[in-house]
Amino acid sequence: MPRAQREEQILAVAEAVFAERGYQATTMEEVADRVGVTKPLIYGYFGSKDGLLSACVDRARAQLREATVSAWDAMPGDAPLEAVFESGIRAFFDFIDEHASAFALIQQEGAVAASTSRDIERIRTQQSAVVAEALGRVPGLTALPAGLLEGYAEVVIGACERVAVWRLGRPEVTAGDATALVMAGVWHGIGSLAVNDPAAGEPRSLAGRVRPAGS
Amino acid sequence: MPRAQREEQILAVAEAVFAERGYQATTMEEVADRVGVTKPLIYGYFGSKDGLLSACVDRARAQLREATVSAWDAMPGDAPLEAVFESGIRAFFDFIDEHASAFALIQQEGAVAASTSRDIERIRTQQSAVVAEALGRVPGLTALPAGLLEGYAEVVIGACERVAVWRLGRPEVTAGDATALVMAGVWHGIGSLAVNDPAAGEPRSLAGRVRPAGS
DNA sequence: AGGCGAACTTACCACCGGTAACTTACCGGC
DNA sequence: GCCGGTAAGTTACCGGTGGTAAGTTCGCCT
Repeated sequence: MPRAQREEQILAVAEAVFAERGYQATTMEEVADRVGVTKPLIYGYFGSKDGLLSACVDRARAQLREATVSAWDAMPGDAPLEAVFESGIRAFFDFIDEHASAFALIQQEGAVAASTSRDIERIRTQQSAVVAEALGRVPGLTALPAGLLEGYAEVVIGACERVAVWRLGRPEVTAGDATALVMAGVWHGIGSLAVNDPAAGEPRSLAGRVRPAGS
Repeated sequence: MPRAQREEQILAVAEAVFAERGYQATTMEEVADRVGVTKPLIYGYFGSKDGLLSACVDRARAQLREATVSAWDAMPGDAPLEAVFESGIRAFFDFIDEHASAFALIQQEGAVAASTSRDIERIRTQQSAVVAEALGRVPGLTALPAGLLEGYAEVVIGACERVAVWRLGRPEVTAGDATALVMAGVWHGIGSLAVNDPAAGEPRSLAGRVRPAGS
């Protein structure tokens, strides 16, 4: 089998095993067995266990970037900012639903050596850059320095990631619910919910859009 | 040396080593050597490498909870909600500045087996509960179901944690800057920045409060 | 043909998490 | 005072896993 094809096959298997067992509990032997080859071949291609995870992460990163950016690009140019923003967040949650094992890789961060950890961190800085760019086009934010936009972007992806993890144990929370939650939190702001007395109207009409966990 | 004292000593050393090297690269031998004992003693006390990390995390969790809750309790009862909220977030960032190695433990999450991972996850659910309780007292949010409050809490914690990690590589961003950033993001909402034309006044007066990364 | 490189394997090492068995020292009761 | 039990701590070891060296097969190009 040619190298490129074998590499792709190994990556697919490795992603599944890493997601299933976690980094530490994954043995190179198991990955090799599932692929149908032996350990040294994988070492020849990826160098080390860390290198294998790193390659998996690279693949997942490319996929995630493609998913969110294309969702964002698909919006018509005259769409309201809020809708554009929401579509990107929605794409993030949809991606996780469809690529659960890819998302699981991100949670393996602390497991690996510093070099690979930085690799995983790049998945976030990449998303951060995408979000920061989107924010930079928002009127009222164009004037803000890049460093500050970066900070806002971190807030957004932090919220997204945490909600995504939270959702793992709550199948009743749909991708739409999660999107509404993040939008309510970081776009409208929690404070804006507070100042609106619910007796004076739905606070941003969120209560009906996100189902509580217990129901 | 009595057990309790030895355990405390081991935990302090282990926290430092885990933070310094990461979970995987930390060997029980090194922890034992630095303490001045031998491996089996640590196994007798903590059971396993996972158990040792788990104990470290428990300690860090208790400290973090104490820091944030006490900051929150210290606010006078008639303080504005925004200020109460801000004080808790500020306490979080201050805690991380003072206990960098404790915070580093949280990032080791994926490194360990599922059982210990759940232990680390508890650090977040604990903070989530604190934040959710605070949110529950906010007028306009009291009526929301508990599951939804939880979701908001996740948004807040996710934003805080991500900004905290982001800050690790940016010493010029102070704890106050980080607090302002999170408050602007999740309390006021990014959308509220967008609708305010900067020419018509400072958007929430944030630009002057948070310094850009490059300056 | 022949050889040359890529794909792949067998056999092995070193290190580290974890354990069994033993030694030492303290402490309470007669 | 001495003696039994328990807690603190050690030496010596095992097994598994990441990682490697050397060899083998196979296809392809001249």
